[in-house]
Amino acid sequence: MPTPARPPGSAEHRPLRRDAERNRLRILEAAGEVFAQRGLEASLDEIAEHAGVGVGTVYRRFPGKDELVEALFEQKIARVEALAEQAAAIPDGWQALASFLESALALQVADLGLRQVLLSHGCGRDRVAGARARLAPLIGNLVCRAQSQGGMRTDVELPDIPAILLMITSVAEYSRGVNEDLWRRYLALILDGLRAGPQHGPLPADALSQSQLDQVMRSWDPVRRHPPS
Amino acid sequence: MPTPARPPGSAEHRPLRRDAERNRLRILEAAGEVFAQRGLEASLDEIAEHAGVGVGTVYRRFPGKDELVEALFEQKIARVEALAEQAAAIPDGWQALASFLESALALQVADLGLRQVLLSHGCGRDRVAGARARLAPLIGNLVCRAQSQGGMRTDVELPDIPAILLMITSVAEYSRGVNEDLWRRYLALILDGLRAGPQHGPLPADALSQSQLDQVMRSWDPVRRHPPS
DNA sequence: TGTTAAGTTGAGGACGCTCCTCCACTTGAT
DNA sequence: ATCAAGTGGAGGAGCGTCCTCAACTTAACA
Repeated sequence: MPTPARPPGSAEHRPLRRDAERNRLRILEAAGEVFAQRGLEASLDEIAEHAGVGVGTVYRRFPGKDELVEALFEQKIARVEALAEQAAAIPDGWQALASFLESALALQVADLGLRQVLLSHGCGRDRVAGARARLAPLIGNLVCRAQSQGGMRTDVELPDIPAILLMITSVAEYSRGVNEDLWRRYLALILDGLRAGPQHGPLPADALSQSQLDQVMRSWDPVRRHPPS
Repeated sequence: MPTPARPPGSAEHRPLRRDAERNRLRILEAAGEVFAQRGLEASLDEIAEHAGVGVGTVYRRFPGKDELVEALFEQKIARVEALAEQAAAIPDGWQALASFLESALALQVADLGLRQVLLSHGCGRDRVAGARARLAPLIGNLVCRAQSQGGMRTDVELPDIPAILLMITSVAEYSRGVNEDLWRRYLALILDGLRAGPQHGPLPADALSQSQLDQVMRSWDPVRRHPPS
């Protein structure tokens, strides 16, 4: 029997050969860099080249782009979660939210793929979706606290946050390579608009409901901009 | 002499045959609709089909996409100019700027192509660029007046306006087909941030300079998102 | 009405891109 | 030394765009 018996229910694979493991890591690292710079529309061929590895090797290790995305971005979203938790420790609710937005945006601005993964349902199906689902209530808490402590106007809602992230990352993408900090300017502007203040009129349109947000994220495909068909 | 003599220096072509002229108009109309819905990345084949005309006919009438874009969008930008002029007639400077932003955005939100043409240098080279150049000082006046009359914070500048348009049109594109008015919510938010007010901190990053804005617009290609190469 | 230049059509070639497979070759583990 | 595991990368399949061209149709004018 060439392959010795494994414990039957065990999900573990036999460990990879050492060179194979080394390549697996190279691919993950390269994918991280390429997805960050070019977004999720990068082809696996591109990642292979950047990793100094043949395309075949990439496909042997990862059945498709989704698996690669899952493997990479679950932890990246976890890093955003960590930022939300750190922010939760700040006593002033407004400060906490503002600081979360800034740090989360700094990550997304440096990583086009992270932005796409957070704003659409397109790519990583299960684990990434789970990570996103864990993140949402953390942000919800930050919003509630900022409002109940009086620092933030009360007519904004949790689903406004993705929209704000989208707007700011859009400027960042627009001004890439010319002024890397420009987005901070518009974050400050929007934060000034979010501040509790007497002179604010009522907002003229409803925020997205949760199900509308789902729908939008499902149909938003930053990769190929064809209509939902 | 089959073709009767024309005035020698005349740049005018002989008038098109009646069916040809009809088709030319059909093509322009179709292009308007397709560019509005799908953006400038729509192919001429797509426009031909939408016009109910063979591809060849489109290519006979318009050497390339650029000519079509020029023919269409010069007048569309002129319509935005008209909005700026109407706004200039409003006595209150803040009201004037706010009303211009809202009406200009309403056009851009309904027309993906207009948005792209206003925010990039990619497609229509000459006439469109001219129209854009005519528009800029009109907006500059609105901004100056809003500030000098005290309605608007003084640390924003003319080049912030394109960035704001970009942000808002990005949300609008994101939420297309789900909540057509959502962008108004974020316009209101940003306008609240632009209002003159004592509690605003200084903005943490410089606006783009004119030449930086040029550079950004030149390299932003909403059509094919390949890096500037 | 006949003649003819202007106009139209849409299949299809050239090109470029991505996904992914396959098999001759190399390498690590035993 | 053996050989299963791993590798590379040319290349096929598929798609989408741009654009041409030769056969056909039609408006204009005598």
